[in-house]
Amino acid sequence: MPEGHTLYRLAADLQRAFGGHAVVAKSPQGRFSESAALLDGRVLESAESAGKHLFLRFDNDLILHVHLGLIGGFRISSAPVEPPFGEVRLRLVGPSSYADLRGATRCELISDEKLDLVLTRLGPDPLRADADPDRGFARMHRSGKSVGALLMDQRVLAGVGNIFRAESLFRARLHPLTPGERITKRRWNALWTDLVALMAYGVQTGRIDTVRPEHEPEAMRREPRVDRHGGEVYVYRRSGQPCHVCGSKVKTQLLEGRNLYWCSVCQRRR
DNA sequence: TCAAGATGATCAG
DNA sequence: TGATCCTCTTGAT
Repeated sequence: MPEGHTLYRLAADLQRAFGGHAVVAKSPQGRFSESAALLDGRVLESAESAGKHLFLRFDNDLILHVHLGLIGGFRISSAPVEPPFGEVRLRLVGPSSYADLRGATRCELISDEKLDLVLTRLGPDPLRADADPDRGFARMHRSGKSVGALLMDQRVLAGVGNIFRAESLFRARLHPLTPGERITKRRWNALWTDLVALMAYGVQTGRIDTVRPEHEPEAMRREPRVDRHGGEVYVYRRSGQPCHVCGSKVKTQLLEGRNLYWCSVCQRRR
């Protein structure tokens, strides 16, 4: 259940575990058997992420494209190799470890042309040094949809999911239903800069921590606020609980099928 | 033991 | 906008 920083870490972990080695590729579940056969015995040349997409390039010019979706997982384990349990779509076995892919929304072999097509459709990724935030602003600024909906749109920002959306909007004190066309360049730049920092921290730690001592005055520190995803957050999944800053109840609402969280006092509508 | 929900995206209408 | 796909965890019974 990843956001962009998780995919970034996963790509690095896969590169470390399998990069430069021939892998054994199987589909214990059977749904990916034909494609797995094309990868079996091939050398993994590189593993990279873009937004929430993962790309593994092999020495036969095939690229494995994976999108974990809401529920997918790609778990790397150390040898010895255990028998697969549950629904393992793809298993890669390397010299000293193996990785099991489950529940992915997308798992396919693609060419360089298709790779370019996927990348073209993505907005700027805050984790990539070559990202151009102005492209995201252009999409945001000409849309009447809410900033809450637009932050989840991967054509606007690649890699941002429900947690980063809720937390970055809280930290910017922006109401999630503010129309995108009313987001100024200055506000957009502040949002972008914050997401770059938050997601880079997520890459380092593997957690989404939005409440950190260096971000908030000592007086605001109270009891630990760890969500079950493993990080400290202000509003995500805290509906009905008091806001850590002002004490009013955190609100929630379904927006385009996803839960939205915000504090109506700290994030007033303008 | 079982149903609901979840860090997501796509497609049809 | 709603239905659908995918798997696992959590919480209710």
